[in-house]
Amino acid sequence: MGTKSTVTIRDVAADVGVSRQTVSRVLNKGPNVKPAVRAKVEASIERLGYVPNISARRMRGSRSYLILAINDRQRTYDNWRAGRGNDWVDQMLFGGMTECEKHGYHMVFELIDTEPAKAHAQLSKVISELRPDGVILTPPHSENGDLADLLKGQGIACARVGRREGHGFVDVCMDERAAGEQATRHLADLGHQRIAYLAGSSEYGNSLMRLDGYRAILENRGLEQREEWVGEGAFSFDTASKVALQWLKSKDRPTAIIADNDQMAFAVLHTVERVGFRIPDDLALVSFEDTPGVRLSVPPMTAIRQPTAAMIAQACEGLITESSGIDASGCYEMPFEFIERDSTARFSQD
Amino acid sequence: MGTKSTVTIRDVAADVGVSRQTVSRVLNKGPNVKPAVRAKVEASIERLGYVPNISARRMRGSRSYLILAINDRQRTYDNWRAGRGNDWVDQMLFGGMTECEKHGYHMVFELIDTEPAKAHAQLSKVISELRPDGVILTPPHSENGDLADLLKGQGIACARVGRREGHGFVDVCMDERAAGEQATRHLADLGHQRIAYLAGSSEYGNSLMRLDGYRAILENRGLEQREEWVGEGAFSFDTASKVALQWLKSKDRPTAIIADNDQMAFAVLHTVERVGFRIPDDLALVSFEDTPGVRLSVPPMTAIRQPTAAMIAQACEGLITESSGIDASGCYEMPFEFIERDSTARFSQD
DNA sequence: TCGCGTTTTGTGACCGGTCACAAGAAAAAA
DNA sequence: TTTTTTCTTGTGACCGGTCACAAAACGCGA
Repeated sequence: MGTKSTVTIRDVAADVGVSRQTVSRVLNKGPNVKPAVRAKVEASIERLGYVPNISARRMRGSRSYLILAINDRQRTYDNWRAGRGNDWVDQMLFGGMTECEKHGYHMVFELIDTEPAKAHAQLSKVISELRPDGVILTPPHSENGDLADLLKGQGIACARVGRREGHGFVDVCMDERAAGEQATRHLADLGHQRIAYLAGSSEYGNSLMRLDGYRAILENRGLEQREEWVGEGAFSFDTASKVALQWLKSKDRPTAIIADNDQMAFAVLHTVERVGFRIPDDLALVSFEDTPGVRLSVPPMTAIRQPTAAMIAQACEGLITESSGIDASGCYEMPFEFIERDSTARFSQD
Repeated sequence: MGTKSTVTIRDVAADVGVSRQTVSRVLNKGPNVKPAVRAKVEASIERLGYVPNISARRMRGSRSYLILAINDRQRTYDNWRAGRGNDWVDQMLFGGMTECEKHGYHMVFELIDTEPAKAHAQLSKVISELRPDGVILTPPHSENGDLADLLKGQGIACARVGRREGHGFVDVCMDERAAGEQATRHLADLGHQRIAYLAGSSEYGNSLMRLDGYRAILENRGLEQREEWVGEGAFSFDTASKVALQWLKSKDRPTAIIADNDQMAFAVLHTVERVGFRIPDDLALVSFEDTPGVRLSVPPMTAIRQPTAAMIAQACEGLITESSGIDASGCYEMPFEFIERDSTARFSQD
């Protein structure tokens, strides 16, 4: 069907014998069009292979059919250089595109700097250039209030991943506390009595919520809580390795460890190997995130799986709804998955 | 600097006391503008915080400042669902955006179906909507000649990742044969005499080139070549596991294995564990790709690292060059890296 | 039948840039 | 000095849609 050149709305209008505006109304599912006319227009669109030009639509019109996905440059760089085993962008692409396609939207990925002043300037520039209907801010930018305000000031809908206020924004998150509980409960159910928690950072809200969940279960089951069994691993391999080594060498060592992210879980894995222990026999291990490497590790790890794709899909849906004039702000809590693999087993006394 | 509303080219023109067209010429670095005028316009742009509206530019103008990155839906889905440990998109984002930013371009990621007819229709639709300056086709779509022709027919520049013809297209690839040689040479240098090659698929050109490299080195070093030491793993975990198991149980078993992708390398890793051998003592292992999981495996794997980010950056550069009217077609071969980690060691006779 | 409200359709202007072409200014040639 | 050429600048139309508003067609009660 080699469409000769570009088919425009005027071609369709001429073909059917109606005005441009009528065709436009059909395209936008406007209300006041006779069913018979609508059908004829739709048939013509189909036959001529007409596709609306997104740029033209945005010129006079208000919608741009574009959603901006903002990623952190540093994190992307790190993933690129050091190979953190993060599949965040993959997840975004899958979750976001699937949703966007349904509504005729497209996703533009942008990288902006972590440093707040730079981030502000870069975001400001890109929204002027592209004028998207909505912007998704991912961590750490979702924590940056200035960026959200900038968008709000420009009348651009904004979704934040990993936040939970939801006042005027589309916030998507998961129930971190429940995830902390789930991981701990799983280990308690397996008979573990000495469960350690390798936290990320005490400045990171989500980290604290998980820790709350962990403590709640210990409390609830009457398990021993020791100050030194909550370590801070700074989300880093090296720091986590040190903490893990200390635990493993102590007498009365923990028989299970929950790691706040995969990076630290791998640190534990390597430390265990170094000390000559085996997982899950000598130590049970649960990780958060469930990025790809986790499933291929030896042994594959039991993990909380963050619903990244679902969160982004939800963010897109919210933004698209907002851009059609309906308020969709609020906090959307997406369900996580708990995936039991081979790094956890029933605790045996021997 | 709360820019009140939208600053347009007319505002700048009025501010400087010059016509729109002159401002436009400055923006596009057109030739015939007096230096003094140019400086004044540039100062005004800076002061007013003017940013050109990409959509408006594309309406009458010819350039869109948009590059489309086409990804395979199935592969993205698989990565999402099964967690293949692929960081392809991450790499694309990093490599592509870095290059695009330099030239004021943006990247739009799209997912299209693997099935050729669907892929054609979907690509056709998206280029009509977005009218990008260039499109990057990634595997498997880079192998689909119809898609490239469709783009060519519409006058849209096209870059293909993993192809090497370069006739009218910007093809980017790496030297697969040299990579195959490198991996094999490394093992030979370590004293291995029985080196097996776990190939992906004999229908995949790049796979064959690596295999050529492997054979060339064996030949060159006078090492034994056995038919059964070249296995076909279909790029899949399960198939590769079977092949690996057979090799490991055979007497005169290979002492080193080269796996055509990470997925299969992991299969070998798991099989070795199952059989009770150890890497690298009982078997040396080299993988291609070097996706993130590989660096965190126990032990971390020696691998050929595909220059994904560099290839995408090169693709972007080529497309942007083309869109400014200069022919940039041809085949660009990007250098790969060889990263020695702990899965390979000197062969010991005992 | 007429009048009035509602639904359906059409018209011209417009969004913010760039293109084609024309006109004015400056430099080179006669 | 005049003419020709080249450089610089400006003007109106235009890209392909949508908005605001006007006009026409329809429905229905009086």
